[in-house]
Amino acid sequence: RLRKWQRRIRVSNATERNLAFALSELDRMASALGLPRTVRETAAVVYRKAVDKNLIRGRSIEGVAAAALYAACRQCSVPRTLDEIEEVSRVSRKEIGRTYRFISRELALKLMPTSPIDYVPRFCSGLNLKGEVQSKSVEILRQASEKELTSGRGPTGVAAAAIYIASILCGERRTQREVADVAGVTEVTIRNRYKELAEELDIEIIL
Amino acid sequence: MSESSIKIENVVASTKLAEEFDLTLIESQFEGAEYNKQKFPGLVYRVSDPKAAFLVFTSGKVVCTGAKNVADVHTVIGNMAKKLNSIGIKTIENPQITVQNIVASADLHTILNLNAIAIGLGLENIEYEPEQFPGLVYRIDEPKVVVLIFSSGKLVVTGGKSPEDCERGVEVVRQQLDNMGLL
DNA sequence: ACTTTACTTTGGAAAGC
DNA sequence: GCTTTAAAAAGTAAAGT
Repeated sequence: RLRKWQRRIRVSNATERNLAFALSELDRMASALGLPRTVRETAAVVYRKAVDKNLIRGRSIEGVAAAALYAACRQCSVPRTLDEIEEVSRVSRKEIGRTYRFISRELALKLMPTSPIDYVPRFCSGLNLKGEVQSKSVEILRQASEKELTSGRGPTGVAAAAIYIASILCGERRTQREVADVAGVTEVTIRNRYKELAEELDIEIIL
Repeated sequence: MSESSIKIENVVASTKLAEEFDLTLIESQFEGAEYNKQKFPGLVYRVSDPKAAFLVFTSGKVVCTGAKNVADVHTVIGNMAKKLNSIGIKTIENPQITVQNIVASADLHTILNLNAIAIGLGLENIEYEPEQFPGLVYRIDEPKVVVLIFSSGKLVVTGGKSPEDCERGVEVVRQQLDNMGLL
């Protein structure tokens, strides 16, 4: 009986220790990414659900924590790319993506693919662009979506192109390099996307 | 009726041509053969009549990939057996050839809204992460194949054991999209 | 800017780490 | 899980001209 009692304490300690480690990892990564408390709490909820369903078996705590944070950002509509999560975690992008798919399926998170619109506020503030430009960007993205110009394209690239166009239309032009840097895509991608958007949405860009 | 106009792009098959092989010997006799035991346990050998690539193992088992037809698979494996015989290696007479996987492409000839398809097919049944890959991944149970759906309307079907599996897979997708009014 | 090469995803077998 | 093979889809990326 005593053995069983001690074992329970040991298991309990290990479980609590692992949970504490996971939560500290979530906090560390969230801080590094400057994420608000709500996102950290959401990530903690996702992680705890994963623990309750024994989804950690065969997976690293760091990996599940990173995947939980990635999922939480999307649930809260403040998405971070897998590359950004990878930068603050100790796990590879491949592992994070793999773990994300797993917990997303097992916990039935049913998340829609990231919308380019959700990247607009963050990218615009990173470029010191006002609300007017943000609104214009969102308007462009809604039109782009209606005209089927976003399926299969990277959300960050499409968002970057819309912001690039909006900044010009609003008289607060940002260069492709500046937009590319905050969006984490190349100038070539911005160029390809903005040309397609300008042409299909009949937007005149005067440089 | 439903000639999906599937184009087979690659056929993967396996078979056993002998009880064992001396891969070092084959490497020295076959022009272009690559064999690095520490890198990979199989010997790599490419042929070009019907184009294909072989992975030959010491167990006598062989994997054939890259063929464009199921018939070509039998042809190139037959040629491979003859080449082995020509350097003094005996092979099993009528090797049992198993097609393990077929990759095919198709086209629905319509621009598709992948977000709508994701919802229509059910988020729990698909995988669509445009940040990582432009195609929507749809796994079908019957036939057991995986279909990659692109916004261009082009498809890639893989996992099938026969050309019929691939064609049926395309039909299942076509019909489901049609029923949802997404075609 | 344009071209070329290359990596992302899917599936399966092989022998071994 | 990884390693190696082949091939398509479309997007993105990097390197060389």
